[in-house]
Formats: sequence, C-alpha cells, structure tokens
Amino acid sequence: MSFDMKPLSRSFYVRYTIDVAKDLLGKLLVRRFSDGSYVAGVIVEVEAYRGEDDPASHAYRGLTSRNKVMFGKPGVAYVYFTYGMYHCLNIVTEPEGVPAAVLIRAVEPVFGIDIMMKFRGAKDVRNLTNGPGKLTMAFNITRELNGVDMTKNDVLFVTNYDKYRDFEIESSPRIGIKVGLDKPWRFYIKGNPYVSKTRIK
DNA sequence: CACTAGATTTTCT
DNA sequence: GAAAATCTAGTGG
Repeated sequence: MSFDMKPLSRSFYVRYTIDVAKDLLGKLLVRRFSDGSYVAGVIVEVEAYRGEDDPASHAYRGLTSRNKVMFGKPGVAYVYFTYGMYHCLNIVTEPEGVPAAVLIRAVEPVFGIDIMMKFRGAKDVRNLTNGPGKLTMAFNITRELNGVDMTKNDVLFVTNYDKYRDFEIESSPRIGIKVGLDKPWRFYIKGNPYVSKTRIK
C-alpha cells in the first residue's frame, strides 16, 4: 500500500467538532470491499454539525431513531438517507453523550478511480466525488454502514496522507440548510478543484 | 453560464 | 402531510 493503513484514533474525534472538521481536511478516506479491492480519496470539504446550539443539526430537537448514533461513540460513521435517493456520510465527534458530527462533503479521488466510475456511471473524474451524495455513491456507502466504527482498520476509515501538507482553509456558511446560516461551519481546501460548486444562499 | 423543476421515500410533526 | 445536511437534466441567455 502506498499509504499508512492505520486509522485515526478515537482521541482524534473526541474534540470540539469545529477543530475535528478542519483537521480532517487533507486526510485520506478509505473504503474497503469484501473482495479486497478498495477506493480512497483526500477529504477536501467538510461541514460541522453540533447539538443544542445548532438549529441546522439533526440532533437539535433531541434524540430520535435516525440521529441516535450522533449521541454515541466518537469515530463512528453516521450515514443517513435523504431526498428520497441520496446518502450522506458523517463522522461522530465529541465525547459520548454529546451529539455532534462532521459531514464529509467532497473528496479528491486517489485510488480505485475505475471502481468509483462504475458505481457513479460518470465519465469525468471532476464530477465523481464533489458532493456529499456523489461521494457516497462512488464509495458505495449506504445505511448498512451506519454505526460502523471508523477507528478500526475495516470497511471504512480515515488515515493520514501526505499529498497536501501546506494548504489554506477557507470557510463559509453550510450548504442546503435554511437555519444556522450565521455559523461559518463549512470548511474546504482553498483552490481545490474537487470542492463542490454548489452556491451558497 | 445561470437558473428552475423534478425525482423519490424516509423521517418527523 | 411536509420537508429534507441533494443531484441531474433541461431551458434560456
């Protein structure tokens, strides 16, 4: 393997969500399949969601069957289904009992690009994983992975990668929400061509 | 390039 | 019953 297969530890995720979100930029998201193949991409865009103080969060109105993993162990995948046809991938943060997570909005494809193309049915690499619904499709991430522990070297995890060492982080309001727009909790690598182009309202 | 409408179904009110 | 942490195809400039 040309990258470190050691997943980020639980302690990485047990911190203030905004800090975890920024620190996830430049890391490698890895998805392994049962036949031994894998796909991976550099995380280039994320959004932070918290609990009580964040009206845009699924956890704002308390625990439900959908959002319960947000209240659980940090480092666990929170995958939900939305708009009747898309999935979104989040990673739970902060201590157990505190609802918070980081939404992975876009990655830059690195390994297994041919596999991603098949899952997406797309031809242009630029359009493969530049959005939360697109990257879950390319990585074949569905609700089956909701609750998966990402601190183990398993089907889904994040690890260090050294493609980008020095980069500038830009921030903006989060995308696709109607409340909580006062919080600049979307973070992305400045100038990276794989950041989603969705405009901010 | 900018903007709009339509898809599709789970989840919560 | 309405809205949803989205995407694509289609129209018009």
